[in-house]
Amino acid sequence: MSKKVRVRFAPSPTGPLHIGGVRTALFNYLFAKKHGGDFVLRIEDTDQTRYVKGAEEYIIDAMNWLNIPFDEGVTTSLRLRSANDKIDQKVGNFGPYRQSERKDIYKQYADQLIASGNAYYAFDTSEELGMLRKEYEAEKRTFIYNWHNREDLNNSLSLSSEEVSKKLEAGENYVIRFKSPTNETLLLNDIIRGEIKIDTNVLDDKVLFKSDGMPTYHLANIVDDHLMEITHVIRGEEWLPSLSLHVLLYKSFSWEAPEFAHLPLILKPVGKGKLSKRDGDKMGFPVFPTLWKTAEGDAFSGYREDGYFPEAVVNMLALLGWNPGTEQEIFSLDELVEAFDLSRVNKGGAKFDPEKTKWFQQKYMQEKSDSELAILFKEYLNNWCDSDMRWDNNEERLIKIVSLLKERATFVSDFWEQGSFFFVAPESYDEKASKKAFKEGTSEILIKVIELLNEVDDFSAENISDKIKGWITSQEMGFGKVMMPFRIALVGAMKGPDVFEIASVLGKEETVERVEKVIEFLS
RNA sequence: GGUCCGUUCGUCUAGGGGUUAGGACGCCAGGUUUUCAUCCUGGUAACAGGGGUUCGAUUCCCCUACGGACUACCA
Repeated sequence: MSKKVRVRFAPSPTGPLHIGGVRTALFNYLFAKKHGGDFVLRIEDTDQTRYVKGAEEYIIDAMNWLNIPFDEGVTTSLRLRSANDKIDQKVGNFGPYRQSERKDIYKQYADQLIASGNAYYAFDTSEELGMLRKEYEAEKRTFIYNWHNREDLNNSLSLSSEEVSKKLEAGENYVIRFKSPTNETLLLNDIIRGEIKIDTNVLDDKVLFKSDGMPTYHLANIVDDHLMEITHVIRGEEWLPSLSLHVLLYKSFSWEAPEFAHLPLILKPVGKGKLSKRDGDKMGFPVFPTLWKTAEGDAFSGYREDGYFPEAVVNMLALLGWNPGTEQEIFSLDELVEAFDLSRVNKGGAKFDPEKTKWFQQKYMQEKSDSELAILFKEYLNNWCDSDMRWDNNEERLIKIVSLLKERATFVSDFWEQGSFFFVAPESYDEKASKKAFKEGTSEILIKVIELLNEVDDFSAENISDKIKGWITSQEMGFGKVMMPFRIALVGAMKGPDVFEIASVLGKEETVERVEKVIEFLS
């Protein structure tokens, strides 16, 4: 029997998760669930200097909003479990899940590597190395800390063992570097990219253990993935150059390496380079799932705040760099799980398209039920509109309004943009439309309309329609002559749903009032 | 600079030795709706370039160009 699939999402809490990170998490989740495996959240906070307060909570909150649940993850001091209990914690034998809390684990593995001759102490300071790099650069040479110069540098390979012991005893700062092998050709395998050949002579001796007592990403990552029994590492393409180091590390420990899949990058919509938060600012679309406030007080609104549904965001992200091989584009999370296959992930980076995202959102908007939308709209009204506009506690009426507006809405906020006239009478009339609609005799026609409206008992759209259309037909005049001014009276412009539906929702009194206002305006 | 990864309509992509190179977004046009939007129908538009291999290459190989990532005691 093959091993149980276990994957992890391992962000570092240095800022908000952006959509590239969300996609990485999503693909991990889809892969895990497709294979009946576990999806683990591990926090990689080995760099104390880059730690950003709130970032960890942000990640969890964002994943909760997106409805992408973890099976395992950080557990202490966190409201991991939100009210809706999206994250089902299963504290296994693999915790803690925050690397800063695993500090003690890493040193012994670094020592093990030294003992086996796969790593060595290095005493060079950052300043010294910085100088060397500059010198090399001046000579147009590339500085690499590896076989070609390690014997000349300040480390346990060049120093005598007495000197090394002395330095260590004296408490001199040191790092532990990996001793990369020479004259080997590595054959690496990536699920998405296939075989990759690497000459070990071009590799550098990466720092595995820092002078502050913390491991670097490379060491911590390999140790944790091994200890947590991770079977598949699915991560961004930026890690591809580190793959050889990681594979070598597994080899040095005599551990079985997981399989690797490196995801293509998400690029800027226009121009060059990968997507950054600046792009969102500039082009007016979010790059973060939810609102992010910096310590300096800057705020970046997220997909949630901009009115996107999490399903739409997930669907859009799933199809960025992956496709099912069919022409289906709309997928629920479960359908994605069913269809997902790493071998169908693309190799090339994908430019992000905000327009397509809107299209997904619009599709999901049309799928929602009227009653569900009515609740969301009510929340919107309560949050954004003056208290005197909160008149509508009439659920049924709100549902009706939403049903009339839905097909022209992409966001919940559009219900207001497109239908504020349901709540407030128009204060002015669209100039262009008025010019077309208000002609000689319009007042007389509207006076007749009021008369007709008053004759309608049950003020349903159908009854109003029958009454007015019947009259128009009997007069043998153009529909527009009546309908256009009538619409402008109710809406203020030539837009919106069926006029009779609008009139019915407004009620007889309000409808008549608005028509009277036009008559007054015309006189 | 070095190493690695990539390149099909403007964008996301399907495809694969012989196809009218398919779909979606966007855009344009027509139709429905006496409004707007939706919806429907149609249109626009692509194999980066050059060499091979082959009867035949967009597909396989090589080179070039372009794009990207990495090149920290960051992840």
